[in-house]
Amino acid sequence: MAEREVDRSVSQTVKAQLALRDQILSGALRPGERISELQAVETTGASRTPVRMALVRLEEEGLLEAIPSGGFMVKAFSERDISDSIELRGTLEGLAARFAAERGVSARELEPLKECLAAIDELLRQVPISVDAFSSYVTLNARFHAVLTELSRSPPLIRQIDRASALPFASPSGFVMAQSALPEAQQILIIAQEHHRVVIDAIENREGARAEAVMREHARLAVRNLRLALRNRTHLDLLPALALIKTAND
Amino acid sequence: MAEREVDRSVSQTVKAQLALRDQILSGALRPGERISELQAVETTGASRTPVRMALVRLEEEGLLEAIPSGGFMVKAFSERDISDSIELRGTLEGLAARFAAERGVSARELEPLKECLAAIDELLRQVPISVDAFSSYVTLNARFHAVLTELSRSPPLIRQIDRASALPFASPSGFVMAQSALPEAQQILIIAQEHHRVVIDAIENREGARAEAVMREHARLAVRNLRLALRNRTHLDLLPALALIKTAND
DNA sequence: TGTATGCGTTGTGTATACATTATCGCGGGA
DNA sequence: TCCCGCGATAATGTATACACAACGCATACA
Repeated sequence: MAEREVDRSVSQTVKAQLALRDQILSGALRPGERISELQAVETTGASRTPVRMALVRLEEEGLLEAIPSGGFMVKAFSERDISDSIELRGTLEGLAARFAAERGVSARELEPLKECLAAIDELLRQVPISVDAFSSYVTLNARFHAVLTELSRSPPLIRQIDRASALPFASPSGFVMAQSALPEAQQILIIAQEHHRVVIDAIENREGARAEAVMREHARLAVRNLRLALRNRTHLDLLPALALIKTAND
Repeated sequence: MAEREVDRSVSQTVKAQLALRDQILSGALRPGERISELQAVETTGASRTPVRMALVRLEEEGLLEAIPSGGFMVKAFSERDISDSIELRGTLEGLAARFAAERGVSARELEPLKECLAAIDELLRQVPISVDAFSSYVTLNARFHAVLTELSRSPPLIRQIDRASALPFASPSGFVMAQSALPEAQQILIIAQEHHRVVIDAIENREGARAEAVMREHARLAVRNLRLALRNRTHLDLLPALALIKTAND
């Protein structure tokens, strides 16, 4: 090989996958646009084999779509696709919460969840919330959802939730960021926090149905707020995944 | 290349993927066993590149697991994994039924569903059901579920349900076959048919909650019956996916 | 006899060359 | 002027060669 610089700390496949995902989410590649392998090879620095592996993985992730005649294109999503994805995720998380409640969770396992809760409470005490604090909130919120998912102790379900969150707008951080575009953002976050509190309580008391219901309600609220946020597109550039939304909605 | 025979009717990648999946489901490759690329190249007739693509796809499908040090192994499932997968699928189908009911379905779109229903009714009239008829039943039942899924009109949800059904024991045909191992199999199929009838009715009357509830109940029944079937492993060899079950359960 | 080290073999990760197919443009004919 | 067909070009699908890492075995030393 020529003077190609090879970073041996991570596999070329992973490097290419990360680089391509970044290009897609940053909007450098537009929805519907065909992805050229050759071009991807140049921009990622990997050779064709790992690039192809990365493309296959990104297709499975849902960010790319296979073109029947060959190759891949960036997937385009409608507003409906997005709200459905959020509701889908909420439904799966509801199942996770129910599993956690029914199967029982020790106080020790519940601890990380309560820590998240407390940390978020602390953040929300600021009015208005600072940019840094909001960034911490996004991380903490994602962590809360991830821990909750784990508590289901169901590998197939955890796997499926991870897959559902691959679509950036369906991830906890994704829709929090979208909601933050609304003027009443802080109010929304406080309500969300209330949901978090209820789900912990329901799990502690082994009330599966209640735990499930609140998570689904949580997602439905997120859907409503996302719709509102999409109406008045003021600060919506906060959401990087916006690049994936079809310009012409269905 | 040498005298390797190439079948140009389908892509090598797809051919390799099908061949490997077949090997896994038939039990030729045992759960936990490492899959050697070289060996896969020999048995599938494709070369390493398409074999590797197939392996990546099968990993995303959930049939394989990546080994940290490199390569893939056949994934092993516990009984819990299986029942969780079925319940997961039922939850997703419940959401699909609710979407269909809430979003409205024309009489014309409901037609294929009713045809499946009627055809299955016809089959179940036989007592006892013949082997051929049972085989038709499996096909029709899978079709019923697939059509119902489509009626949700939600591409993200449809995609997720497809992914959930990739695990053979979570597919409609998979758990029907498992249930058939029970002595009261025919009785079970009649109850399942009743569920089908109710979900159609609920969709027609736009009762989302009822449509969802019955699909979830449908899956819960399947879980119970699968558990029973796994207890008395009499005719369970009907289920090819059995090869994936861990011998040592957790 | 047990353990550690080194070498060999096997297998995956990567790169690239080759084959084949799709796409686009140009030219000729209706 | 429009449509059909053919050819060139570019991009994908496939095969294979090379590099490196991991595992195992054997041997030597404690």
